[in-house]
Amino acid sequence: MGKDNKAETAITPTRSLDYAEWYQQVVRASDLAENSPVRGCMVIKPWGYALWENIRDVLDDMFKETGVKNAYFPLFIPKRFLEREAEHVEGFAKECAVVTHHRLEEGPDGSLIPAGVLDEPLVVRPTSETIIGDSFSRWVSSYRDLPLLINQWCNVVRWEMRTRIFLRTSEFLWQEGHTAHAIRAEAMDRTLQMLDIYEKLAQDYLAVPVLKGEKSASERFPGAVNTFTLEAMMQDRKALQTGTSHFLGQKFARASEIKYQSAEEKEVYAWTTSWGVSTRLIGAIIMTHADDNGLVLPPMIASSHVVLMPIIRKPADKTTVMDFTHSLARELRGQYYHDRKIAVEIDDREAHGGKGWDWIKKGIPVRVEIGPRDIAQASVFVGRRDRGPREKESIPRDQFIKTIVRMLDEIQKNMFDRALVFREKNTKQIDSQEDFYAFFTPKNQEKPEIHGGFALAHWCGNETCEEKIKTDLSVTIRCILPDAEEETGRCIACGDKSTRRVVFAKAY
RNA sequence: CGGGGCGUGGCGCAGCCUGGCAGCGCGCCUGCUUUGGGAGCAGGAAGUCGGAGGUUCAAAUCCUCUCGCCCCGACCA
Repeated sequence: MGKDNKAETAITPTRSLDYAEWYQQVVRASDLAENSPVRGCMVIKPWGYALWENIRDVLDDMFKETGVKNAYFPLFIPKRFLEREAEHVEGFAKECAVVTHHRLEEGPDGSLIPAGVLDEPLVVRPTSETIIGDSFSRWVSSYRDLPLLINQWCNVVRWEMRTRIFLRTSEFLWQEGHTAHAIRAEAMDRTLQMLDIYEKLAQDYLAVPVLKGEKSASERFPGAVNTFTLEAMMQDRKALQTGTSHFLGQKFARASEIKYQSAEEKEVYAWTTSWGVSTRLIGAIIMTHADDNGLVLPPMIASSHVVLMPIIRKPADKTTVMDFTHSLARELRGQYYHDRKIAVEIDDREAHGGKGWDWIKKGIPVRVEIGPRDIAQASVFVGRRDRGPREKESIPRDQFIKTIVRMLDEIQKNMFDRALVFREKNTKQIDSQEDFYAFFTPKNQEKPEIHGGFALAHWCGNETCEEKIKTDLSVTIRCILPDAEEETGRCIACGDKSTRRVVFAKAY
């Protein structure tokens, strides 16, 4: 096949042709992860895990700056712990994996059979409020023990009916922060403070613009008093929840007996919070930035920043080209891109032009081709992932080294700006029910095209209206914006008086 | 869990209707030729056709069951 017949895009199908399939192909082509033999679970490959490590490092620093300490709690939670908070049970019971045995014995046909029955079944943590609460109940006895600010990095298991790599897997990696406070307002401040940290992570590091707001009652975390959320718009215009922070009031404190003696010598319950982000963020990066040529990584958390691709025309050139390449790598690696050393890959495979596409698909921010001609004029040939695959330019070597940090910053900014423009273009104020329904109804029912977006519409606050919209259109309230202007209008569902708009969208 | 679609070398697919040697493109390996960019030629490795059972002289193909993936629905942090 001649190169003229090659597909125009590195990923097939394209986003507009089949978004769900495109997503899977990007995950595969970029070498981030793969499905595992275990239903609903994923294997995160090095290129993908590096993203998680970078996200983790950034967040971990930000947490610690606010006084949070890391700890680790068990994977297994006694069933009775989970039973302590009624709403919590209701929310999670259906998706719990339960360990009932502790030993395997060889059966008659040689296969292994679970043998020792546990006295009390153990639940594989779907979240750790209850078991951390148990510890907190012992750690807190005086108001002087508060606030207690704890985080853990771990995996959790939620037995999902429908899974999607990175977006909803049965097992995923996350961090869960848990705090206990003597004063209600302080707990609420902490809840919002952590949401701000997530917002900073999403916008400044992942280049994912987010809306920050509160969940309606029906979308709340099971057992929470208030749930706050970050909502991002993916390229199919659906919303993805990219982080949550919960004000738990005293509900979990009562369930777990987290109480202490106040300065007034009274026995009182603590106020608690919990907050988390997960490997789902990687899904958000993919669906916000990736294009029909594959992944596009924001430099701030990219698995690696630059790939150097030596082009060796004649065996005689090899030493010169490789020396040039290694010295360039050395100088780049000696620099910092914000708090991280610039990470450089050297790809010296003999693959002609083909390897350039491999790196485009993997989403590396900057590709550098180094051939004898470049070396002769002390320059490098540079391609950026925020531009077209063939839009490459020759840059003097010294200038490249001097400006690499600025170039990465530019890419980072372009990615954020592009995503923001996309969200704004697909966010509409909608006032009539007719327009609202039209907005969320695909023209082709058989094979729905990408449609809809975020609708800013009035809601009276009534749950039955929320329910009706959900039943009719699969559209939910993503969040209630705290800083939304007071504005008189009519509820999009029932027409009753409303004082504010909320964000409606289809969601993952 | 309900409805629909799909499982054939690493990836993408044809073959199935009408049973008869398991194929194609990309990728991979070897050699030669190339070399400013998804290289060309030649050779090669790799598949118990998702799994189990059945029908048949013969099953990727027909039948039954089962597992997985995708879409829609239900549900969901």
